[in-house]
Amino acid sequence: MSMSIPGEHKDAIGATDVDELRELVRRCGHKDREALQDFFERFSRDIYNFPMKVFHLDEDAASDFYLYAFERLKDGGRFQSFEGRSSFRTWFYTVLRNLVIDWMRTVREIETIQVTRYDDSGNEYSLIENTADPRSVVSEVDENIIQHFHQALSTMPLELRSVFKLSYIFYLELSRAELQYVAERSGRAPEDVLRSVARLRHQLSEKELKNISAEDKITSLYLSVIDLKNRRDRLITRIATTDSEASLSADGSRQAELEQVERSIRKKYNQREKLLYKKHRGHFVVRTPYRYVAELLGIPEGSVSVLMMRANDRIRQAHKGDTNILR
DNA sequence: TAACGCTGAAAAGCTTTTGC
DNA sequence: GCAAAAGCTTTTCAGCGTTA
Repeated sequence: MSMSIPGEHKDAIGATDVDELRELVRRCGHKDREALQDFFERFSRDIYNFPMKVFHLDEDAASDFYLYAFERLKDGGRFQSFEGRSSFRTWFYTVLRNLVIDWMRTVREIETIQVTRYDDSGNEYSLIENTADPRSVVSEVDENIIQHFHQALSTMPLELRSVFKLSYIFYLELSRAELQYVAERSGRAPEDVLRSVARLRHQLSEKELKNISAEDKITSLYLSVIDLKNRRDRLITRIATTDSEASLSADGSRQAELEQVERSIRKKYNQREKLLYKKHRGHFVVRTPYRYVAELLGIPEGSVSVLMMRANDRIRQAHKGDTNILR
């Protein structure tokens, strides 16, 4: 399969028929070489432009990313994740966003970690291709936490379990017994409770969208800071190597530009720190306000607070060290 | 110069604590 | 378990600076 040059197609996503696109993606998912070639011919410009438009990277970085994305997409595996529930544009930009993040991580590893390593048997291997993806290690830890969490939840009294699940109803499902309990407690029919839960989830999804947007902002700020630091280093080098009389006058404006870049770095760094602090505090978790839980159960908000404290205690005991399992 | 984004103060809303 | 008070967090909005 040959690789086309970015720039041959403009705005391919918007200009292509939806059904035709779905068929093309489906064929790519089945590793159809012709379809993959067609896909890259159509979307090469989108792939190339994406890191510049969204992450404000320069053209050199965009070229490097394009090669990386080509290597990652050419086997067709990623195309199988497109289920057609969202628009092609949404799916494609999500894939590209994740690839940019993967690529940035890879670039950092290349810069900071020895490239060649040896396994337990003494065999040499390449760091990027053969080591476990750090996220898969994290996933194993997450699996473990989730197991403890569900175990703790299943041993809780029905009342605690129901309050806890309603508080995190965006992520959790009520069992038949819990639904029955909520219905009896509030004096409503189970179907009525289910409708309220559906409405609540819809409201909470707005919050989730804001959370996703904030997560994206963290990544975007991080990449902007890297970009600005590179720019700062280039300016410092230029100022340091200035020696002629004519260049000395330009030095003043470079110094002013350098100060401006330094200010921008501090500003973006502080913004990112604030968002990370919020994330660390669990503000990116979609929790049902106690007011709604109290309304659903027909109990005071204070009681919801007390029950939630008890539920959290039980979960903390089940998995010592985790102050909030969903954080 | 308009649009956008950030900041800080005030108001509103939410959660926790306390006393019964 | 409840209600009220206290404390904390979030939202709103005006003013200001930055950017395209």
